[in-house]
Amino acid sequence: MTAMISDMLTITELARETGITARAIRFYESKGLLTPRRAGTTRIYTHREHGRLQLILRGKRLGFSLTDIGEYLDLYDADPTQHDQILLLLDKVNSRIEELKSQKVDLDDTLKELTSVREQALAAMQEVSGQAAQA
Amino acid sequence: MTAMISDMLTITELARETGITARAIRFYESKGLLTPRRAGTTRIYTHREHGRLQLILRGKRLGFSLTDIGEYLDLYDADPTQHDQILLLLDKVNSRIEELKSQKVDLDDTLKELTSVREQALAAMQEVSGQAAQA
DNA sequence: GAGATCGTTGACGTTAACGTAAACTTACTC
DNA sequence: GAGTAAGTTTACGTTAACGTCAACGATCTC
Repeated sequence: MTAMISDMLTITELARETGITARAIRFYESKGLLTPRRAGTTRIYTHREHGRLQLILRGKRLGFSLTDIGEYLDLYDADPTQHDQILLLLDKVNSRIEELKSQKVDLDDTLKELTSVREQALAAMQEVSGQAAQA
Repeated sequence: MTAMISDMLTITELARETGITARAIRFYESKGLLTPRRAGTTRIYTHREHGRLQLILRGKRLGFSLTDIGEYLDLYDADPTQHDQILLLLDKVNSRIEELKSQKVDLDDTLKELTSVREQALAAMQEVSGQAAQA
């Protein structure tokens, strides 16, 4: 099955490009995170879905649940002409920014500690043997 | 049950201080992440376990599995006098540092995007109404 | 000394996030 | 037109990370 327009992908192609399984992609759709068009019964993925999937995967790498990620994706689709919608959007965005900021603190702390552990290990290497160890 | 030495906590006290349930604490122990001493059959938590638990919770906030966190905790306990141990330790520390660094990239990207979404929402607010919106 | 309050150990239940297998169309190929 | 390759749905299985419940022992309290 060759793509007629370069932008259109089948599910296995999308799976290969993103490094996840077709099953996972269908699962994300069942959770409402993806809404591909159909050619008959076959799912068609375009640039939009591909980008969305990247956001989903990044959200997962950051440790968010699929439910969280769903709300996160909604932030991009919110109607910016509705006054109330914007207020709700701002609220969600702000709280998620706070989440990420505190996560960043955790991350920096952990990085510092691990760097310290590494330095101590390197120092111990120097003491035990005369050989130089490369990090 | 009052603590004789200020450093010693019972499981419910530790649970209260950390904001998780006693069940979760026992579960972490069953996974080998905690090894409290016993007063008869009752678990006794000291400063060491308390610190370990904090590391566990931080690992969870960063999206790591308990298995990952277990390996992470081992980094602190590795025997620094054994040459081979140190090499193994360095290897683990380095790979985990790489993990965290790429996670940091994800995090920064997401923060930037959300900030942009927020600015657009604020701009839309300005357009729709004459009122000023505060972030 | 009967109850209430922690603590314990099983054991089973639950939710999230898929994996895996079965049974079936559709499309191409030889 | 029989095979096969890629897609589909439906359904049950699995793992991680606990929650929940039952049954029990030790302590304190009135």
